[in-house]
Amino acid sequence: MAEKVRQPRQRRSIEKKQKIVMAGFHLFCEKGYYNTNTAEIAEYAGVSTGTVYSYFRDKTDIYIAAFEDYLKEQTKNIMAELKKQEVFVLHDFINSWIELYFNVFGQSNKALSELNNIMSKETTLNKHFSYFETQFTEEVFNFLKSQENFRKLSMEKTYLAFLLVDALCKERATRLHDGMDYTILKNNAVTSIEMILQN
Amino acid sequence: MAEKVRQPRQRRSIEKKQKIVMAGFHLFCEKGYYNTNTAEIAEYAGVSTGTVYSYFRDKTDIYIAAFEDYLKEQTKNIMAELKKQEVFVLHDFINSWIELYFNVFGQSNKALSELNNIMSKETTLNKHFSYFETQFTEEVFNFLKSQENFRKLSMEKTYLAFLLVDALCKERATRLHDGMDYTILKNNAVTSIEMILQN
Amino acid sequence: MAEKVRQPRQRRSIEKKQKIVMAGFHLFCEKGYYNTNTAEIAEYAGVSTGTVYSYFRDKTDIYIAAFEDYLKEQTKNIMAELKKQEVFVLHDFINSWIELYFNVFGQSNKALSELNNIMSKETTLNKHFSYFETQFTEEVFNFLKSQENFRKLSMEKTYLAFLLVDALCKERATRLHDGMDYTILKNNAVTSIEMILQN
Amino acid sequence: MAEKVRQPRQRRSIEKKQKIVMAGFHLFCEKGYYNTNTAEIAEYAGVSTGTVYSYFRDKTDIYIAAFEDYLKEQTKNIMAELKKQEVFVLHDFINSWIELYFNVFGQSNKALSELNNIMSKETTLNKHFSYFETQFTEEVFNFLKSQENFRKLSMEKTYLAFLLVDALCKERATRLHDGMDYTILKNNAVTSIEMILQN
DNA sequence: GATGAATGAGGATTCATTCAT
DNA sequence: GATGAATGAATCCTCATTCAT
Repeated sequence: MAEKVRQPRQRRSIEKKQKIVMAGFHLFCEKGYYNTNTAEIAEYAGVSTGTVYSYFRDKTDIYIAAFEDYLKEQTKNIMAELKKQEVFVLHDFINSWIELYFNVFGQSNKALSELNNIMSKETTLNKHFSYFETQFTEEVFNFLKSQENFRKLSMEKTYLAFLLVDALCKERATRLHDGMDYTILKNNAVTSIEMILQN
Repeated sequence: MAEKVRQPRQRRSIEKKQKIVMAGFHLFCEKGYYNTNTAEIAEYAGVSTGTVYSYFRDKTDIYIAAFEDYLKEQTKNIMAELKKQEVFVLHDFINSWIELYFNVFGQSNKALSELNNIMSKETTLNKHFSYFETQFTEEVFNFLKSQENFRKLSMEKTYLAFLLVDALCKERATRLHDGMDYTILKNNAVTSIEMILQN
Repeated sequence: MAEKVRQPRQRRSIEKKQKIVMAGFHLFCEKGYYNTNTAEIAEYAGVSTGTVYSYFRDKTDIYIAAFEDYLKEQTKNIMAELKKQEVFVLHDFINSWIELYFNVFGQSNKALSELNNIMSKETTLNKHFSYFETQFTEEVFNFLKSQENFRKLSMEKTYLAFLLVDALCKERATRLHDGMDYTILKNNAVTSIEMILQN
Repeated sequence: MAEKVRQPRQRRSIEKKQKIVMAGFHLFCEKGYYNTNTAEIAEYAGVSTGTVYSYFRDKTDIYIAAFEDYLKEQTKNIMAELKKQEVFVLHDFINSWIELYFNVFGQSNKALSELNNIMSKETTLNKHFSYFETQFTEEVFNFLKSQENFRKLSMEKTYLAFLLVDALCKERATRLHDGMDYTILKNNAVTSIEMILQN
């Protein structure tokens, strides 16, 4: 059977697809998947609903594309920034990591967790997205390995660090746990991550 | 204005309301809020759709009730179990914590995160649910404080431990990060939590 | 087939039925037939919904009873009041008529016109209700005939007078026709009715 | 916020909207607002339910449009016809008025009175519709003023004439008051209106 | 290629009526 | 006789998707 969804090859087409993806990303983050309709996405992207369906099979497809592209790009950006630091100091590295991660995922965290819900049945898709986390963890792992004094570092330990950074950013972005001081929490988290990565 | 939603006082009514809550919980966990309709909930609970609406204002109301009840009860259960251990050994405590937490929240994790999405606009409700986490953390905190050698323990450190346990269980329940060995991950997590709680 | 609807013979029963009728009348007038539900009627009458259905076949039945009883009683009251005047003066008679009619029907006018809509298909019921108007007109007709100087009066003329009174009260109760002075309108109406009845 | 309801600009769209309005008008007149559902309107108009909702916000919106359009157009038609008479004779004018008014409003009278019920809470809308009556009265008033011998004519008197015409047509269309001869009624009405307008 | 009007299945919610207690 | 919980048909409205222009 022929592929119904167009593969844009021309510049104009690619730009149009990109606009739709960005509109989707923006609206999904702001209002969630189920509270965003295709008409809104089309309008926000400045195209017709019909056009949306010539680039994407269905609504879910936009969702996937939105976060796939986003994740790829943002991961790249974060790593690039992290590697910029001239002299490696673990403490600073972790702080930068947290800061960069928050800037990128702070706003889209809800949408990302919703993504998990939507995709929960589709193991394939699930892997597809968890892949980003593995990838990111792996990049951090490789980078740290290239530094001195991380002989005993494992993927699992790096992943624990990743989990703490992730949870910390979620906390910062969304939850107000009464009686929890974010600054103290962060400082404790940094110390903990240091311990985890170095032991 | 009079309260339209029935407040069940008789045993039969309470059981019926309970049935609806459980049906909602089961289906919301399995298929998510938006993929579960009221007819299904009613059918699963063995009542009519009309009956559902005599106990709950609307679909969201069922959702809230499902998780509110569930969270209250399960938190109680976990703490009761954790306190059973005759001699306190941190390592064992953490392991039990993880195990119990997973048994309880492993299956409902997706639904709980969806809950956050649905409620994200409603700051009041949000607090209401994040309250459970604070509460749970506080109970663990108080329990540990009552043991020896936890002089320097703070709520924030306890919360970091909670975050790791929570993330670990999410990982175990839902994600398959390639190249990540869960056993190693867990062992590292336990060690990390030990360090966090004791330093 | 046996009659399902109970015919109340005992005082308690009759009072209960009366309460329901009055509750219905009150609510139908205030909110209209379709915006009033049986639960509200039952609550307002201080009985259970089940009880409502042991006195009335269905909701429409309450509606009919409410207005049938009401019309009968009110017509009687108005005529009784109108006949009280010691010396007959047409001008005063018309003014009293308008005043009494307004006091009685001002509040229920909307509900009465809705009644017409609901009953529109049922010619029998329709006659049943239009009968009240004929009845009322006839009573006024007979009363005026019993006075001097109304030799040429006909039912039709009396009915025109009735129509003007009715329309005038509707105007007073519900409509705000901009630029229409009610006092002038009323004075003109009284003069017109005088002309109609005397010529 | 963007307007969700489509404003039809093209001929096809306008025709479609018109079809829906007419379907609504027809059904509302025949069965009343609450006994007509959106599916029926859509079917009668030969469109889908979705289409109905792309032209109208909700069911009430159709109702308003149906009668608003209808009233505007019909009022215009009646006045146009009334002004056609070459030589002005009051008696003939009144007879034409009654005849034209009946032809137009005879069938929709029930629906129009229901409209009043539905709108009764919304003072704004109410004014909107009573406006038509004021408007119509005013047009008749201005027309008569432009003729000779109506020096003392006032809006209020014209409105009384309007009320009689309106009530007469209602009577003719819907009610069967036993013992009331419509021809006599009409003749009396015409005479009465003549008296009202000329004195 | 693009458009956006049209579709219609699907879903939340209401409420007249029944019937077991 | 009375109750009021339970029923489930009925209805309004939304929105992902299609397709004629």
